[in-house]
Amino acid sequence: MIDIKYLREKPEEVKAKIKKREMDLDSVVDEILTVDAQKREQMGKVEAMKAEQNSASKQIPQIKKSGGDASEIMARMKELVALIKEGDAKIAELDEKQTTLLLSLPNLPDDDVVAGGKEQNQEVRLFGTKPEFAFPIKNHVELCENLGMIDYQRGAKLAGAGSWLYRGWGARMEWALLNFFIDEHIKDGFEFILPPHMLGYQCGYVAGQFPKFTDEVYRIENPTGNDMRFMLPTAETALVNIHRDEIIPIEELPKKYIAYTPCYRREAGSYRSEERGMIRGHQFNKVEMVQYTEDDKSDIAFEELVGKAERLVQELGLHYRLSKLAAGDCSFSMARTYDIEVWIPSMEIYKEVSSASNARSYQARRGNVRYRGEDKKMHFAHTLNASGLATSRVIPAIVEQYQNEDGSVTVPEVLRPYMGIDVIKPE
RNA sequence: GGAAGCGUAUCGAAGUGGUCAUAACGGGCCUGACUCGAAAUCAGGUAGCCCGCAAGGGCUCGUGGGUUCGAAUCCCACCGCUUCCGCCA
Repeated sequence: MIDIKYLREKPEEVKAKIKKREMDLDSVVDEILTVDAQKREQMGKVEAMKAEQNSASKQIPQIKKSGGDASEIMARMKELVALIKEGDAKIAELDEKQTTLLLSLPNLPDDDVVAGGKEQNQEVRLFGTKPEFAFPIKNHVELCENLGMIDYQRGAKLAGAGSWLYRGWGARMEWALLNFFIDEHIKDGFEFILPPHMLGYQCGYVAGQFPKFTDEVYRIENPTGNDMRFMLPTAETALVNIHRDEIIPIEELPKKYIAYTPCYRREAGSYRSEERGMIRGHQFNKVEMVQYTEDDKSDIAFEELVGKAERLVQELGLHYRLSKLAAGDCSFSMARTYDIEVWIPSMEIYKEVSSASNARSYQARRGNVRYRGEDKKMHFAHTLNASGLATSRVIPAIVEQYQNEDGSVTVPEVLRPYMGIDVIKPE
């Protein structure tokens, strides 16, 4: 949620920033301003009546105590009650309208984020080089099936298209990656969290998934109640809600969390056919990092998160590209996003394994996460998140980049202590 | 799943229909005094949000409704927590 005060003061700036995302929401901004003015006018009227009501209500017991007749003032009170009720209803209606409109606005991109869509993304740096192979390469689906690492057929049997089974060395590698990531993060002083996977509506609201992107998550309906839960699409949704409605003591900032969870996504309408194997599925494992920071220190945290995610990919020895996303390609809730994209040889394409973003105060406003600053005033915290990392994209990259002519896959050095083997060979 | 109880500031807790909700009382924390310093003691201070240029005003006793001129207080629903019983990884 963007700051209504900022929108009120600089509506043209808000409009221009949203345009960088290739969205034209001028009419929404204008409507917010209209509703805002109406609401404030109405509030002025109603609050004056409430003031009268309050003072009258104090007079009644005094009059009664001194034996006087309070019937006249009580009649006026009755009148006021009706008027106030009516006025309050109007305010509530305007407020709801305004909130709905405000929620439909995306976060404003940072000034240095370029305008435009995906095609305007900028490469920040490359790590390593594209591996060269002196033999015809296999894609990760073929490699994983041959090595008995992934069972796509039975995954689909169990849960439909977009689901797979890790087995044998596949399961071992998956587990090794997760442990490797978690160990690295713990070394860096992040607190390890295992959150619930079924979350309440409010979590999705704060993270920015709801009300706009309700279709992208799996909802859980309780047959005997009307409470809605949903399967988290990323651990960020949980982590960003830990301090909802809290005032975090400033000395505890920055808060650094990591969580491991599977991520559950409907991927409705995705072009699955182009993305074979485990590139896009309904469930994938990810270790997620989240930081809460003071509002003038989130840039430092952002650099830290990007650096950490990069380091993991580097330690795995994978060729990747770091991209700074253009405004239109940043997530709805984010002011800036950098993607780490790993090279998938068979697709000849870089695929995202980590996305690091700074939401600034956008999520904290929705979740009312604050701290008292050095200036003794209340500030909204900043929230940032980065994957560290998503394994379902890492395994294809590993097996493809580390494949050998005989169909075996060399295990990246950092994973060997976790797996206890150097090369995964066909049976 | 059954039964009972509870939800008031930073914490504990009083208030059970009005005229002490910034809110009794106690603890914590901050400032000052005393002290070489500390402890103890004493004095003072310790919400957030919204409207308004300001003066000032409004809102918040878990949440939402209702009764009433007036609700922390009475009624209803919901949410959360605790305890006991049952079931259980």
